[in-house]
Amino acid sequence: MSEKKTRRRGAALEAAILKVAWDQLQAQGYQALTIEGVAAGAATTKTVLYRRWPDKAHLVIATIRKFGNLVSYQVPDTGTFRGDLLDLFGQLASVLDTLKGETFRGLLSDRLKQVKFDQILDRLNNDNALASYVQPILDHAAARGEISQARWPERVVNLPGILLLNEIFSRRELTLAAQTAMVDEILLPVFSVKQ
Amino acid sequence: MSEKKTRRRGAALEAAILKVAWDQLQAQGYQALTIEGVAAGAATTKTVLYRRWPDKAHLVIATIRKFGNLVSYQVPDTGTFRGDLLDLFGQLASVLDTLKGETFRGLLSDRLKQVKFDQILDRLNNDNALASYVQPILDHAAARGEISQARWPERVVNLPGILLLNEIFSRRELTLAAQTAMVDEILLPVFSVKQ
DNA sequence: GAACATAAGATACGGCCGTATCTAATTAAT
DNA sequence: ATTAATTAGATACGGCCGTATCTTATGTTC
Repeated sequence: MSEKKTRRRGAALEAAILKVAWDQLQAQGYQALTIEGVAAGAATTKTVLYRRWPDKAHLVIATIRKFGNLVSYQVPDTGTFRGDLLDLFGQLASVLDTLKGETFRGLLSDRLKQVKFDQILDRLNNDNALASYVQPILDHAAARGEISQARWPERVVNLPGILLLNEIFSRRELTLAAQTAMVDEILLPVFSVKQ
Repeated sequence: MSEKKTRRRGAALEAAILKVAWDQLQAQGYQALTIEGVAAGAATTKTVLYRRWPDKAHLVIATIRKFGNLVSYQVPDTGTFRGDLLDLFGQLASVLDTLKGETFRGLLSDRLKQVKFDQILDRLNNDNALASYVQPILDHAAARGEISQARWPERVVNLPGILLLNEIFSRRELTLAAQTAMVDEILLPVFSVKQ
């Protein structure tokens, strides 16, 4: 048996760590994943991890960014406002399927602890991610005349995201029935769309 | 100086612990409060605390139940649906003022971690607490003819609670402007109330 | 290729968690 | 009153966190 002599550095080391983190995330879920466990799995030490990520939440975010299929959002264009909203939720549901529901909840729970002075920052970063998905849909609907205007208050634009979060928390999944209910019972009325 | 010889038991001991927990919660906030710290402050050991509460979240809940003014909800009766909704949010805001915003967020964050099989249970307990506040308001509004019916889908009835949570998380507080916006921009449209 | 800078890796620390085990005090039962 | 059942209190453990310190390997630079 040969002793390892090469010492990984930089990007190569980081990639190896993230791979282990992703595997453990899939195998054990968010709660059970520990910094020390990932370090051990990657045959390094937690010192190395703490040099890169401040805590578990950030490590997992980096892992998901690398291995999750999160970046493939396509602006829906079904021809109707309702169809576009359903398509938006459908795409989000398929993303969440690649993660386990527990991962998303655990991650968000961890992050909630830290929202203090980064509130505004957090608001701008996270929420606008989803708001930026919603805005084009509103633009199209307004152009078609389905809704009265394209610009809506921040809370209204963020509403799909809020409903989504609630769904994940309380039900752990995002069923088709739930998607339809959210669109028909809440979103369409808020935008004053007659059904 | 006299050594303490009496050993507190049962309710007396529990009351002493909760008092210390409440003081530390006010002084340090949720994050900084620790089981060991409360035990030390109450001149006992964490074994005693763990016999009573499974974790920090439950200890704090018990503390708030005892010292917070949470139980004084009065069903609003302002004469209008809009007025009742605003009154509901107003009452909630005053409750949250007795807690620090951080306490509520920290507590909820901790609880989110544990929602697994107790999801349904959790749903019934927590959400229905707020839904039970909302339902009388809907009954009154329907009786006055302001809304078309008193029975609405679960998601709709829970919507005020969801909006409230989002407000606490993203803004740390519940301003009057936010309350008005939630009512006028979201809730009234959802219930199809013309403005 | 020698000297320097950088980053990995090893180790140890104090803090808190949650559990287990043992003792000693208090209360209740006979 | 003596005995039995509870429950408080003390102590110790392994686990993980996040930080600090030190050594050692790998580069980069001249």
